[in-house]
Amino acid sequence: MLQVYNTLTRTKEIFKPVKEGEVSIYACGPTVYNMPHIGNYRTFLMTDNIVRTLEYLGYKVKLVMNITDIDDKTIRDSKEAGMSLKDFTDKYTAEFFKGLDMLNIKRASAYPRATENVDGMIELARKLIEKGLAYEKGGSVYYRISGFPDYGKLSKLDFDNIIIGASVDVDEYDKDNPRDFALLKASTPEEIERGIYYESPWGKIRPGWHIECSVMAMNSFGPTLDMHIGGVDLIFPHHENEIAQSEGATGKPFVCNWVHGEHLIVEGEKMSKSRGNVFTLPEIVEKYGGEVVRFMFLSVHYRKKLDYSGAFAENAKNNYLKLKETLDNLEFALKNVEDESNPGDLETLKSLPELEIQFREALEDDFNTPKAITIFRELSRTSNVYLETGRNRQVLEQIHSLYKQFSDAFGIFAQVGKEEIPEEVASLVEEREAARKKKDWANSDVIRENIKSLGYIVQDTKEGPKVKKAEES
RNA sequence: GUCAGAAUGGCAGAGUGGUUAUGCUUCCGGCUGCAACCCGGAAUUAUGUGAGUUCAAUUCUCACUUCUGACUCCA
Repeated sequence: MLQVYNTLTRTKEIFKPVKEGEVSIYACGPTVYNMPHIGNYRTFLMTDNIVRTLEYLGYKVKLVMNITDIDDKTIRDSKEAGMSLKDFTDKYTAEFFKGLDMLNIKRASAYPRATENVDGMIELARKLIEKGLAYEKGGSVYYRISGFPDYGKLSKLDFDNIIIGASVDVDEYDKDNPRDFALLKASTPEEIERGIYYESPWGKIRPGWHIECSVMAMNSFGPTLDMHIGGVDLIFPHHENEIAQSEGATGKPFVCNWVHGEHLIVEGEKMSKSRGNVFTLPEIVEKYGGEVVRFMFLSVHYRKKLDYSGAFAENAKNNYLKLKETLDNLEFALKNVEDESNPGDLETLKSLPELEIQFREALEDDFNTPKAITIFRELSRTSNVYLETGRNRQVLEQIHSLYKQFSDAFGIFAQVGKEEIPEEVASLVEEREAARKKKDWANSDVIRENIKSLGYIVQDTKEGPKVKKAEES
């Protein structure tokens, strides 16, 4: 039984989609104005893990992730870069997708853009004005918070006691209440000059930030969706405002389950430009490999802070390699096994269903990937112990099949067993085998070094030499 | 300042009102021609501090300390 922590209630709840067997998920995607950093990708990866887990549990999942391609920052920075808004955001949208591929993140069902949904936003704004929940002032449309009594239910903020941000935008000067937020912003002369504006009943406008998500989520799924995912920093104001917009307009619950991922910090500190500790994904993927980064992120529960550091990454890498080695060894054994059966071997099979259950239960416990990894390790050890002695094909196949099942659920080891050994290396290995047969250890060791210098490692096993690509470290 | 979350060995990280898992790291042993891989064993002052509830607290409660975050763009 799947249980998921819901920010709305601050408890784990039994997960039940509106439509049996199908799950609708909306996730807040990137604002495409610069290279996303590894913290952004932690959240995207968490979303991917949730999708994969739900699929592993048998649900049909539809994920929609928006791309914010018009807002203050994209407008500002595209100008600075001397590019049109579209060229500028296209560039960083491409970077965003490249990063997803680096981490083997599955594509969502759709990636709607804010700029493609302005009509819907105007429509929603009109509806909210009709209901008295929004008003026009100075060509902008604002949401009237006082008209929505539930405001604050997600963030649980006490609005009487918190300090209103010191920096109040000039264009917010006109609002009825300083906490009211913009749905649509009146275009500035500069924006109009650059062609960044949309016609509306209130004149030329461009979208505010929060309204796009309400529109795209409801366009995709109707008034109520099962799950909405984002980083913890979005709880307020972004998601609070989404609730106000959506539920204000429809009168129906917007999201059943709010899921928020904790932040990634670096050596105990927030990643920030001023501290100079911002890492982009390509930087660390180049260093450790995409799957290691993926594994590293999955080794910490999504609701816990992940404290990134070099030592942490190395640790994750060792853990990852250990699990990978087992799969390598399993596949090697499978290739070389003879079909002789030892009835006693079948004992090992009995432990597999139990591991499968434990693995599933770990994931069902609020997507507890660290716990699931522990079960994965148990399977690894079971497998290694078996490989010490046993070679029953049926047993090997069943272990392998479960191993792949776990790997796929995590989205790792997709390439294991698929790498080609270069001709040159293969012939050296043969040469070395010949030397070993003659017990010419000196020569055999020299050849092993040669192979190593080509970037490959040879291991001697009962079934003969096993060659694999060396991990650079 | 208000609010929220967190604190477990050298590192990472789970669970649990009743000998703290698991992995990495380190050491020893086995396997091996030697390695590598793997297996077995061991180690390390481990549950932030102080109270309370309890027969029993790492787990529940309270306070404190520290960290992180939200309140302003932010995954």
